[in-house]
Amino acid sequence: MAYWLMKSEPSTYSIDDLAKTKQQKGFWDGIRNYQVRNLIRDVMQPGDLAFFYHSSCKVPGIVGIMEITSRGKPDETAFDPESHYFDSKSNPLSPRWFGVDVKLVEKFNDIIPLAALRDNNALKNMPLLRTGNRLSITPVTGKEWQVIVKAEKSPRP
DNA sequence: GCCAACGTTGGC
DNA sequence: GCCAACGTTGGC
Repeated sequence: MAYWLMKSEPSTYSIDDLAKTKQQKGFWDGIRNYQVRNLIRDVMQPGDLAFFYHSSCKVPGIVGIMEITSRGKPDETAFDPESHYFDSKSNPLSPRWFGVDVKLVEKFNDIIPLAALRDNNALKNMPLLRTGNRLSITPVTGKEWQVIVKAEKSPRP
């Protein structure tokens, strides 16, 4: 079982959007980067856990935990000319883009801001913190996962 | 295959 | 709004 960090702009899709769905389930779509596509299609497994990260917003940071509940499946937004994510080079017979089913496990009471992650020496190797990192899904080590979960549980100023 | 131009991401 | 850092595109 693996750990991940998955970014989303809250103005597009936030943890509250996921939380308010009926069974707190959703499909993580819109991935249009080959490296991330390969992770989704070939590496992610049901049962993996992922941090939900809000990017491009006032306070970027980790806002909760999701479980991956499916293997990679074709991203049907790529087939829809009306969709912002439409890609004419993808089609149902040969899908180019994939997504996964996700389920909300926990929404944190407080965001763990990016700045707090940067301040934590135990997290300094996270790809998320590397300058120029543009991958919307990155792996998280077991140790990093524990450190972050522990940080969420302990009281903060 | 090279590489310049362009587009996107995302923090600040 | 700025800008760094990348990814993608397309001419050659």
